[in-house]
Amino acid sequence: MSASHSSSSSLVFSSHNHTSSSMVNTLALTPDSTTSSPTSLAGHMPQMDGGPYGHSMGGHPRTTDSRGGEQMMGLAYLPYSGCLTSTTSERPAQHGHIVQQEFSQFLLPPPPSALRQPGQKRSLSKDSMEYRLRRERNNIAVRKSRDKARRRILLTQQRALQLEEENHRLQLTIEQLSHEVDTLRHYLSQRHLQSKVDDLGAGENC
Amino acid sequence: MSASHSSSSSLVFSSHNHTSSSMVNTLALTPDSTTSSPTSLAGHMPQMDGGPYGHSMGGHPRTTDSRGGEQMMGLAYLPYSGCLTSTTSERPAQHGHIVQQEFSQFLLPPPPSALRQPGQKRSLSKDSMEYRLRRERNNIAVRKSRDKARRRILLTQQRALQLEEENHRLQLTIEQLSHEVDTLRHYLSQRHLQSKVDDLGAGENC
DNA sequence: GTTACCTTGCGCAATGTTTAT
DNA sequence: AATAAACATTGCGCAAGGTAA
Repeated sequence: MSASHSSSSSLVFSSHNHTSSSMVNTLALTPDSTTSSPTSLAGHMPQMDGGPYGHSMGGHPRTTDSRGGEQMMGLAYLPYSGCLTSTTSERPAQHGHIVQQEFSQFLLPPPPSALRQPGQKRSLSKDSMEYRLRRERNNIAVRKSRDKARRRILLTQQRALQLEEENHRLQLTIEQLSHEVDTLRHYLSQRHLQSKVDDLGAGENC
Repeated sequence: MSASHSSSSSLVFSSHNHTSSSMVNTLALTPDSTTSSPTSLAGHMPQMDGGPYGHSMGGHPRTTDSRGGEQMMGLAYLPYSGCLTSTTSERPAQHGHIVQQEFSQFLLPPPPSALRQPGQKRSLSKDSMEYRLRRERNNIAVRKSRDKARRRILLTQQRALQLEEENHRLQLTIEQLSHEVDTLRHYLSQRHLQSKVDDLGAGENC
């Protein structure tokens, strides 16, 4: 639960810069400590949980823009808060989040011709509108993706808990049934003996 | 084992400072064991140079980040070794490892306000060594924390799968037992009738 | 080849928690 | 009990893949 994030980073158009180096590190995750379990599914879980995950059902979730994906609960990635018509319309800053960039006006109608001028195709200067647009879109995508991941994780946890509970119930049921079987068996064996005794008695009697 | 290789460089206040540009971290550290994975690595550097000055914001000259890519498999979030001189009374760095940071710019007499003066402890200029140290330590902590989180998630997923399996097994067991109970009951009822018949027969007989 | 979106690891900064002093 | 330093978490944006249309 963090709180307002009044980051001072400001970031008004490029400041951040931070030069992150990006050295891609390769997901290490040693088997080492903790659970020596098989871990066979290390990489990705093919299915598991499924949850909100696509798998389509008919079509690709994506279809240009997708966006129709999950829309339950409050999702707040979207740069605009509602009325997109007017110029400014930044995301409502869910948590303070002062960042607000004022290039917002560019977000909506991307004049095709304006983007990327003929001369500089592959440069993508950080000052370019194109760059800013890409960044902003990616930021939205990132927020969305993480939200999804969070939900998925939560779901998995809940599922695990549920399963644990059910497991417990099943165990109890099994105990009960086992006990019942024992009782019946015992009873039956008694009956069996009784019958024999009866038979014997009958034979003797007559 | 593990961990060992690599020099214990630690904050090499590098002389070669590329302040302007490219840090390309030449893949030091062989990924060696485990996880082939991505291999993406380096090739591109986040062109930081374009920006420091050009960008409005008066921005701080964005100290280049640099950093060697540490992090090999397992847990190895540990960068510098301990000789961080002066300034802060840092703990003698328990673990020393790679990472060479180049704080070149700090060597120069930074902005007058950079060094925190007795009066204002809370400044922490981005150029200060103190700042850099804090950041680096935090980065390590972050990597560690995320690694932990990843492991936890994975574990939860595995647990859920296991539980699901076990659940299935239990269900089968229950079915079996139920069936058995039914059979026994049926058998018993037959026996019961038989007994009655026997009793009747016996009564009639004598 | 191009474009748009999705994922993922990273560093930053704010915030939380633990641990010494 | 009060503090400060150290470490842990978390949301965020960036950049580098990856994938599909």
